[in-house]
Amino acid sequence: MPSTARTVRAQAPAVKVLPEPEGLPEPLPEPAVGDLRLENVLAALSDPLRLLIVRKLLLESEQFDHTCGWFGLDRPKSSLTHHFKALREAGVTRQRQYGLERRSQVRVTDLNARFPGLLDLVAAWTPPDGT
Amino acid sequence: MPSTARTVRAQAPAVKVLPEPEGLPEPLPEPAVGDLRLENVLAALSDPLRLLIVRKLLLESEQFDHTCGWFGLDRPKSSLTHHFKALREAGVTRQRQYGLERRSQVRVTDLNARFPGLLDLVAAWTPPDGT
DNA sequence: TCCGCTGTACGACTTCGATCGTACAGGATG
DNA sequence: CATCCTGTACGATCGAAGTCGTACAGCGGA
Repeated sequence: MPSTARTVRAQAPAVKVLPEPEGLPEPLPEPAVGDLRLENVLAALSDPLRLLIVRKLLLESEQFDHTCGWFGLDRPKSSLTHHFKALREAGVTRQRQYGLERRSQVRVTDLNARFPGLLDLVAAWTPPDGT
Repeated sequence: MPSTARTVRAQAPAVKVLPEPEGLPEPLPEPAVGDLRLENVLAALSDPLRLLIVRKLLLESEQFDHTCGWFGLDRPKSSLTHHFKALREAGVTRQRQYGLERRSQVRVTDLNARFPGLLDLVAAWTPPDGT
């Protein structure tokens, strides 16, 4: 499946560095920057699994978006969909529909603008044990 | 009720400034600094009422501890006790038993050491409406 | 001493969210 | 076209947490 990621990457040209090269699918419904609420963001980040997801996105590739399979989490797929939706609805991540798959990226700019320092805490976080 | 708050202040001499003048009651059971977990702290802070409590403590008097009546929240007393306990068990606040009342203060030093910047976000937070 | 006031303890109710099983969509491969 | 595989949609279940009513503890004032 990492090979798949590479394949799809080819489909979305490597030109993309975040300046939104116009060819991207529309993001799924998400709160606007001004509508981000600290309590919602904190609630979304209060789950260890979601904390792990966001941290991995931040540390290993904040520049690109990824499918939920990329994370290598051993949970049922339906559980993962649930958590990714929770993150998006809280405004932590942005999701785009690439064909039949849905990729996520952290809304770094928006979050740093509204809650400076918060993502640093997430990046510094360490999982409870060998999750 | 605000008058009551003034009364209680008089009861606890203004000498106390935080350097722990030895005469303080032992804090109620709380997690040690090293045991503070980001996910627990975020969960505790994901509730608007608790966010309001912590913010009020930070902005209006981080030097003193306060009884739950001091906050002027129009909720049943049992609800307030519940939230104060949640904050303490997550490690956000420290509670001491003064006779029959239980006063709270934010663990500013501990939180800044473990999660720098987090309390700034709480202090900058604004309630949803006229709570 | 009796009454009132403030705050905690306990327990019940209810809502929300985490978890997962199953069914379905749709490209990839042969 | 049939099959496989990845990922989403939907719905059920279960446990945790928010909410609150009531009872109780104990100081202060008349």
